[in-house]
Amino acid sequence: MEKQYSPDQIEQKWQQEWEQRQRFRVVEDAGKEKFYLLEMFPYPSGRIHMGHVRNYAIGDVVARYKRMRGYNVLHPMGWDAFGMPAENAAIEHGIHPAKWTYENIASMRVQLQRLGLSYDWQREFATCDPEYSRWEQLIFLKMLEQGLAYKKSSSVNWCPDCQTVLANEQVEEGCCWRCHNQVEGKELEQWFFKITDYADELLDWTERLPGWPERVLAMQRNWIGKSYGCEIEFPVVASEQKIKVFTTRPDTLFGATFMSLAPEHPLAADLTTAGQQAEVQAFLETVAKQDKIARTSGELEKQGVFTGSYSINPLTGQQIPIFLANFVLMDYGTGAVMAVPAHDQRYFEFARKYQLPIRVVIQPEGETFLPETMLEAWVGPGVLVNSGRFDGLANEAAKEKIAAYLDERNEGRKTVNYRLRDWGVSRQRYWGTPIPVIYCDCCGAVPVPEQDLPILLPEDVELTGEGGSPLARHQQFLAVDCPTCGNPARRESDTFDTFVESSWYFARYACPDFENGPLDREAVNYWMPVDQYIGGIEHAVMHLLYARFFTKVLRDLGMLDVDEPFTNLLTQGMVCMETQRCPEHGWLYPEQVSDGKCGECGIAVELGRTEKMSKSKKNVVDPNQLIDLYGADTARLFSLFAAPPEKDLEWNEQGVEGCSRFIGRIWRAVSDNLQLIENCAELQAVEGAAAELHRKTHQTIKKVTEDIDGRFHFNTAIASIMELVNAIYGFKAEGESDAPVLREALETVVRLLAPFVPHLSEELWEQLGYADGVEAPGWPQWHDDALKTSEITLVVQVNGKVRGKVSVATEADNQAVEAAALADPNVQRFIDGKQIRKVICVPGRLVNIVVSG
RNA sequence: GCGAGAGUGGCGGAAUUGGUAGACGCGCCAGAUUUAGGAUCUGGUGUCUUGCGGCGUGGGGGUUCGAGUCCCCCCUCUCGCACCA
Repeated sequence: MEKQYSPDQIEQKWQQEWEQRQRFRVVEDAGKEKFYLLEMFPYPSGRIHMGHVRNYAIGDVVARYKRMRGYNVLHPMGWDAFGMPAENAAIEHGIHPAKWTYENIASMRVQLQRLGLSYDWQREFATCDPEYSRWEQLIFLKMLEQGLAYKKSSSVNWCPDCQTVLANEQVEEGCCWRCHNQVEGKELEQWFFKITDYADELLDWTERLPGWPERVLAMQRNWIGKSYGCEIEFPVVASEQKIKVFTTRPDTLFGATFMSLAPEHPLAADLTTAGQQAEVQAFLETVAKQDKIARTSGELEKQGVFTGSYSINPLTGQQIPIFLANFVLMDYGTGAVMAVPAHDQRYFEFARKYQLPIRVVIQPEGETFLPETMLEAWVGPGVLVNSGRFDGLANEAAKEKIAAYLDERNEGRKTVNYRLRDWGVSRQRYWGTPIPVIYCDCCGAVPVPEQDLPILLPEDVELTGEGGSPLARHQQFLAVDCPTCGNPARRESDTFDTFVESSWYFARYACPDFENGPLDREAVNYWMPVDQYIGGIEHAVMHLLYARFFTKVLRDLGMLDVDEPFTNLLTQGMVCMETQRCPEHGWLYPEQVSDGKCGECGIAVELGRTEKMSKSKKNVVDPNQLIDLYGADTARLFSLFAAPPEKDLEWNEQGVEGCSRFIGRIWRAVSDNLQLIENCAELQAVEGAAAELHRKTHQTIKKVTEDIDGRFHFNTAIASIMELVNAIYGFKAEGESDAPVLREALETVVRLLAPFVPHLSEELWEQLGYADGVEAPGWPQWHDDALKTSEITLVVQVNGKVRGKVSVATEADNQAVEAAALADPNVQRFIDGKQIRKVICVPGRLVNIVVSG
């Protein structure tokens, strides 16, 4: 056996071995319990980063562990391949998005394979593959049939220069992230998925996902934003019109002294009187300049304008002025709000600013609010006043009573409102899944017939980044005959939001080659749901909510049989690193710094704060270079050892060195002892130091098993293996009988490490004389017998402070333990001359002697 | 403002059920080996007194024989949501 550990050779050797033997290939097997482990698939940017290394290292530990435990483990990998970077590459470098994407996939696959991850590569696919698009388009057609996909006009962020819609995160301070021109609101016809139909179910299930982190569930609940309230109709004075408002506080209806509408409200123009025309117009222009982001930022000054019209408070009969207000949102509730200044801070401020009346209708016990002297709105509970027949009711009870009263008179009704909006999926992009619809002048929007799927993207496109979607200008693509009437018609040129692809890929992994539909129900029923999903917290809402929604849709379309896609979710923390900055040259890459000085000018660098690795701050480590230097096993080991998975991981070169040293230490432990243990006898009863090592070995198996299984505390699992290795170094084998114990300890280290550093484990396992691979004998099992000791050491406290330690027989009763504790010389010093009040014995732990005087 | 989480040595982090705080690793110190450095091996390393011992888990209070852990108040930080009617 080589004295020197050389990761390069070993890692290549075993990666080839795994591939040749198709070690990680799986098929459905009814006789075996399945385990579906999935990490969020990557966008093929071309280069993996440390976040990927961490994500996939964590996943691989679980996959390999479960496989060793005898599960039939599905562990697939693929590519979230549609998206803007491919189009940007096309615009900047003239390379076709498909070529760019598939080349990136090829090079990223090699990089992932270098990490030695146990994927079933047979199942790999990219979401831009025509076969994937085909089934996604079919799912859309089925949703269209069910009314779950529909078209409507909606306001979007529009860059007039780029002629395209921008996602909220692509708008920076009101300007386009690419051309830096002002973004506008624009009404566009867009396709939507009716996620709101599933709002209640999505919400209810957040209470039934115990395997998810509470904060992710909280974010989703918050996002769905269900609130109970009342819809109330306010008649407009001298008009047949009625304005519908939504409120969660029908109990304050008597306090509504004015009304405010969103500037976009459809009635806004009708309600504006001739005299207010100019003022309203000026206000609308001001609002138009405030983009969507700023409108909802909360920092915007509250502004409004009187329309000149009045409506009638249905309960007081009073005429109340109607305002337009910049902070009222058209897409929440009804776009109109009854304003109760006494009990809502926003309208309190608004009323003070525009000198509108304030009417107190809720009075808490022991206080008397007067509109003139109130400093802020009272939003707490209380008893109704100034509310006619409802006076004296507790406000919670009044909510019910007033709602019932309105319902009776047909002026309002109880409703439920959601913050969640339907999911707009249209994108004016080239590099996405074409939406399979045809527009005909006679027949309207006609679904593409199933047999014509997939609608493929035309390859001969010119991507310039200007003039809108290239598909909208591509005549051959657009020109099509109507499937219904045969007349010339036009193809839909929008493509899907890329979140659509990632909403069902996990199910497709169960049957990646299935040709008769999106999903092979039998295979999907075997593998789904995903038992453990692992990925970044940044997907807490969008991706995870859309995937849950899609799963329910697919269930209702009869394509699969589960309610939820992911039973357990692990959200791993970010990979962070210290930033370094030269006063002359700005941010510096770690390799540009030597001895704390800038490599360019020699000036001492300033150490910045530790933050998420990013190219802009140059605090990045390239996984490829890391593997070149230390090997994949070291890279994996450090990613797992430096922090528990949910926490942020601070990258640290010296920590990597430490892991590399540990691997070298294991290597030497085996190579130095190989001769001694090569042909040793079976393990017999042992005593002394050998018994201790034997016990330590079994303690470690127990600890590592418990740390990995369910707890995902890989850092402590590794720490305990390090302890066992330290014990091996401290063990001096004497004579024949010690060799089997040493062998057991070394074999255990190698087997326990298999999920973490698989190449090293495989190599050492082979060196130890086994031919079938380190996973073959399964996960090591500890023996309870081996954990037992004849004596244990107990801590003796006097008044809660440690004053001594005593050794007692394991089975000693409390009396014996107490006697031993009291006999300890140091303990006696502290109890001498004092009265013993109480002695507490905690079996196996400690003795506490309580004294006084 | 609302919601979630965190605060422990010089650093990353342990302490799973209220029971020896600081496992393991990094760094640092010493010794062995070596011509030297590196690598390796061994030992030490919270802090104050360097005796016994005192203090110590963001701060203050409480429950308990015993609190990093439970309860109350406060401070700081991170993340998410936020004019949501």
